[in-house]
Amino acid sequence: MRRSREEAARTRRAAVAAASRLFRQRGIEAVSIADVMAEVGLTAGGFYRHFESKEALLKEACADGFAHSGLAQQPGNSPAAMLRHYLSKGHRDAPSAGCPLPALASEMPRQPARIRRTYTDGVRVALARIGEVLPGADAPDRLALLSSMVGAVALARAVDDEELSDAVLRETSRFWIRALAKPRPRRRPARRGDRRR
Amino acid sequence: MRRSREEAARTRRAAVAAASRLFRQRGIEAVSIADVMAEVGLTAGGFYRHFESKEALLKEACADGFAHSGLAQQPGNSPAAMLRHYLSKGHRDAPSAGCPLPALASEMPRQPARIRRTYTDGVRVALARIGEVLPGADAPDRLALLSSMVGAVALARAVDDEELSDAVLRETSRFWIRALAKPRPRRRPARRGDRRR
DNA sequence: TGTACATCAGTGAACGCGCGTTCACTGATGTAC
DNA sequence: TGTACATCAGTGAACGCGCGTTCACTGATGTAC
Repeated sequence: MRRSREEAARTRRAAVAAASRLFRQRGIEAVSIADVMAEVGLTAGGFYRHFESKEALLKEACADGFAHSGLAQQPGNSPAAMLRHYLSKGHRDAPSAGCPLPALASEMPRQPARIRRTYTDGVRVALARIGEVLPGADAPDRLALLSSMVGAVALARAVDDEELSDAVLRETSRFWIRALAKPRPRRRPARRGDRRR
Repeated sequence: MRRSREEAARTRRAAVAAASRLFRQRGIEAVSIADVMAEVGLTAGGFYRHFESKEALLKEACADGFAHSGLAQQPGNSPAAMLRHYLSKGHRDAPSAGCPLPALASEMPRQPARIRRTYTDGVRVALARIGEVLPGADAPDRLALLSSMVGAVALARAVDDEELSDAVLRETSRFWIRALAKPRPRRRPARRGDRRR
């Protein structure tokens, strides 16, 4: 039953990818190792040839989610395009391929330290990506925008009423497109050199 | 071992309150019936004298959370006070006494229909409360504001870095206090009668 | 290049555990007279 | 008001189940010669 090295490496990568999808779709606590291995076409016993524990898999799966989905992979460079994509019905309806931030937020406070650290790194990556798309926005505004995007997707998914869910996405998107289009007043008399531009 | 009617009613109320707290603190899936009953000082077996199932308890606990915490119980009537309270470190650090919206958001998509309906009602109550505090804001802006508040609290709790967590709360609050203070332009030429005022 | 052996990816049964739920039982409370 | 009986809130053991993890085993792959 031994497999070649490449096959084994493929198994490992497939398990991480499957876990990453399943965790976002069903939540961390609701996904079993047997579920993940079944997705790869194997039985649960073989799991421990590749990972030390479920927690070790989760850490990799979480990092993988941030690397391959969410804001880091956002296409386009305009703020409006970013908002429309992130706050789309497609993103809402496909959590397993979407940003891990809204999918895992509520569960994070109860996760072990290294999982939370991975998530926190994901927040920083998202803020950096917002900074690239919106070079005019200062750090505080990026935080407010990210909170809004994450909250809107989480609420839109949570809610049972499709009309309300659609409205949350649509109106959050509209609010920010207008807010970012308007010239923003300086928050207070700049002291040691205003931000560039 | 039989208890008086008042005692039994007190047990039931205490179980709902304990479940409401525990669900927000640890998440729905991670709270067992034995945990809830232990909180009340009883054993798990007696649970079924009061509730049909764990799901029935959850529904009541969820409704109780919305009735007794969160935006519905927000003190004060100024937008700034509401934001400062909701986006405070105290609220972030005491999820068991706080708003159920950020605490349960990520888990809701996987809950049974009547639980999601209860949560959706909670969203509507929150929007109505925002409407009371901000009679000038139209429905779309209320949705954007609620998304932002929920997202900020969820992210602030999820993140492992206290400085970043504090910044999420502080800057989201500042952003909205400023945004709501500014006169807002009409979204487009009003057609069949603009909104009141 | 060919053979002999060691390695190890994956299997499937087993483990101890905690879960939601059921149930026979207990004994104080509530009710009928 | 007092007695006899029915009710039922709570107990604690038991159930079947799925979980994470372990382990003896299999047999193709990798390696040493």
